[in-house]
Amino acid sequence: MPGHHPARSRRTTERKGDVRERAILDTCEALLAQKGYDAMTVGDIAQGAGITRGALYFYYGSKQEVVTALVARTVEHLWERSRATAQTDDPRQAIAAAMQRTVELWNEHGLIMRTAIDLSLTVPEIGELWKHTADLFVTAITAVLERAGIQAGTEPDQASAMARALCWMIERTFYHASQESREKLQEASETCEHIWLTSAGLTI
Amino acid sequence: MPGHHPARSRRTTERKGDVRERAILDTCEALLAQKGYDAMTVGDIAQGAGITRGALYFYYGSKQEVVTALVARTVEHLWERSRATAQTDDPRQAIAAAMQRTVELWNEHGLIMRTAIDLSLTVPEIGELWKHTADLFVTAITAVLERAGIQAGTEPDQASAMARALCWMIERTFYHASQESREKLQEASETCEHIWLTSAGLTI
DNA sequence: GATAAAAATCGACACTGTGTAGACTTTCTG
DNA sequence: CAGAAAGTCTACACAGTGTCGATTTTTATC
Repeated sequence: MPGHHPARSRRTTERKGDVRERAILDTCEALLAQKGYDAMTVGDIAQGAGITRGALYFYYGSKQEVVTALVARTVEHLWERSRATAQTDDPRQAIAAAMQRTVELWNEHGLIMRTAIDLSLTVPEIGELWKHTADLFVTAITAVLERAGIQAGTEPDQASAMARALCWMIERTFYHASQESREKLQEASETCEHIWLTSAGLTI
Repeated sequence: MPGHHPARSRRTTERKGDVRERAILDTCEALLAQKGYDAMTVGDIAQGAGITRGALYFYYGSKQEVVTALVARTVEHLWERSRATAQTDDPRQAIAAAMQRTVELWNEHGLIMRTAIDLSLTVPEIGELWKHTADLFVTAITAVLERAGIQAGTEPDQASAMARALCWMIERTFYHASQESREKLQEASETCEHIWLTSAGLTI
């Protein structure tokens, strides 16, 4: 978290280490795409970032910490975008907008989102990050369902529980589709939107 | 795959190795529950099965192979049960029956099913097994949707695509719920059932 | 029930990847 | 420009994996 002193930070010199840190995360992301988490070794990351393993351990305590930082970086991006979403009163529009945004997120960050999901079990910190992200979605979906007339509450046929199930549906469907192609992602989005609409009682 | 010779296998002596093989898989399952995949070492499994690492490698070539065999054993169980399910003409009944069966499967085999899902990425063989299992579900859901009057086809609002999304919804929802408790699993089931029903146009 | 082939087991070894330690060099800062 | 902080490196100790050849146990057969 840089930039602590709001006053007195004329240009914030940008340490050499900050550049390296970014290089490490960038390399990690590239390797994740190339060979996947398991095959990727700490040595690989260091080499890609132009340093030795020893030096890398100055920045991060382990491979898991590197990936956690990478996920955190991406996930913060998601949260920002989530906050900056325009609110609509018409549920149909809200749903369409949300799905559109979701497609964009998965197009841009699919790799990291899949990685986060995969490692949620293994790496508790990543699990927390993703859980928080999912909660944002669930909250948003719940709000839309309620505005569409679904009764609020946590019973199986009430908004909260339904939102959770719909969230998992979207997560998993996009997870798989994003491994295939942009077209599949678009199709997946339309299917999810359709199910969301009918669940909200907004049959066409 | 034992029992090749339908004729001439009076009692099928049951080699010592068959017992060991089972012991290995049983131990593996127990350890998976205790410490999880990553923390579980080949040495642990061997020790639990009462042999040394060296001996274990006589049976399985790697930790992944052991777990793959374990998943295969469980998944075959699922397929069997899947085949043995009574067919109903009433979609509502079919959905209720399917969800009931799914709850039972996750209650009994949740650990292994979660493991299979987690390792689908990493271990191609497990990925195949799980993909096949999911396909069975998708096919079944598709059939029910069509019988309920949803148009057949792969377009986003047609039976096949919807079935896939619903399948992922159920998978993910049960995945999470089965980590919590039987009660959560039951609630999750009811939520999924409700969404499935409305998606099929069977509003109450 | 003796015996030879097949099945099963073991301990030791080589290898790969991880994480740590201490010495050394570069970069800041007053 | 001197001392501190930040960054880097090489070497090492350690965990776990998978392989090999020697050895023992089981099993089938006469």
